Amino acid sequence: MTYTIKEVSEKVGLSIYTLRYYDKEGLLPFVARNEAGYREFTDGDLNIIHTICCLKNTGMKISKIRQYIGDVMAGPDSIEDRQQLLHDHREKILEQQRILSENLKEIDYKLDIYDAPNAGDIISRELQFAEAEKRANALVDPYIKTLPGR
Amino acid sequence: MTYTIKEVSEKVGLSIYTLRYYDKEGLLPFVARNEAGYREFTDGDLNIIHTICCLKNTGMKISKIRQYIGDVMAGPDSIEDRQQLLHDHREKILEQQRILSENLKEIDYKLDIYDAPNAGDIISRELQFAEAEKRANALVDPYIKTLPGR
DNA sequence: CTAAACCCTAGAGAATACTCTAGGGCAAGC
DNA sequence: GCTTGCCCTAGAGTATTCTCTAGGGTTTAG
Repeated sequence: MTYTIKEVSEKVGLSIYTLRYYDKEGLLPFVARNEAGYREFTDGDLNIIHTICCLKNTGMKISKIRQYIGDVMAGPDSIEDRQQLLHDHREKILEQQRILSENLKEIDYKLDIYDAPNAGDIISRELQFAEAEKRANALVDPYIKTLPGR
Repeated sequence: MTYTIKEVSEKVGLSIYTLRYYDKEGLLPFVARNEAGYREFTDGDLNIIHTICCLKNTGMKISKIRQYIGDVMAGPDSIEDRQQLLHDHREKILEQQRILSENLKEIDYKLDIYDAPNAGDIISRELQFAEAEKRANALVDPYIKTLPGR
């Protein structure tokens, strides 16, 4: 049982274009071709592609994924290299998680203000501070003036 | 008290190039200029730039950040728009977090294998499976053969 | 046998976010 | 006044990851 590129595209959620691009970039050296030159994907191939997606989804660059796949193709001799590569990548994921949750906190802080019942007052005050600071430094006030409704 | 672009660069961790690029892209309309055309950053400006970094660090595109900044410049009338924008972005961050931890699980699963004392055996068996599958489908075996050491 | 639906490659194009260069002005210390 | 180190703009160049087009074979259903 093998799959066509279209079937794989639907299974893994990558466009046919992307799959061919990945192949061109050396990410799919394990995919065999039939007599007509068509790619034939096995279930084992799908497993590796799944791993490629994991690495991609966590921000690994194509060139690094190619390196990992190269290791996989090389067989058991490359286990240490793969181990190292994945451990390093794991650290990068943890770092990404740290950055995301840290920045999320700040965004939540801003949302608390916007969601407050007196958001208008708070924001108006902030704006007045900013304008006062510009004036204090003899700078142009860049904020948009709305005419007072009468 | 105002800051030069170099000082801001050091404070916020963006290169001078990037700051100028952001200005060109409309992310810093609040930064005033002195008589010579030099940018003069206030502390309030630094606060907004900090927010820009939060949005950028969590994957927001420049064009979207520009929209948010446009709202900020418009004053309190735009609070609902900012609220909406940040709430939507918040959801995207949660989604990113979900994707990261899901994929991290899979990578940890692979690392468990590579870190196991019998990793060599497991990997060899996987490889044999993959090769058998290729043979079963009358496909070329793409895996690298190492000569048996004698 | 023919049309529709696939498959292929090579290479151009696009989107995003920088990064740098060229050419020139300004400011501070000696 | 001159050098050094900043500052400016405009625009070219780079890196990455797709995405699509052109041109051409293959497969399948009727």
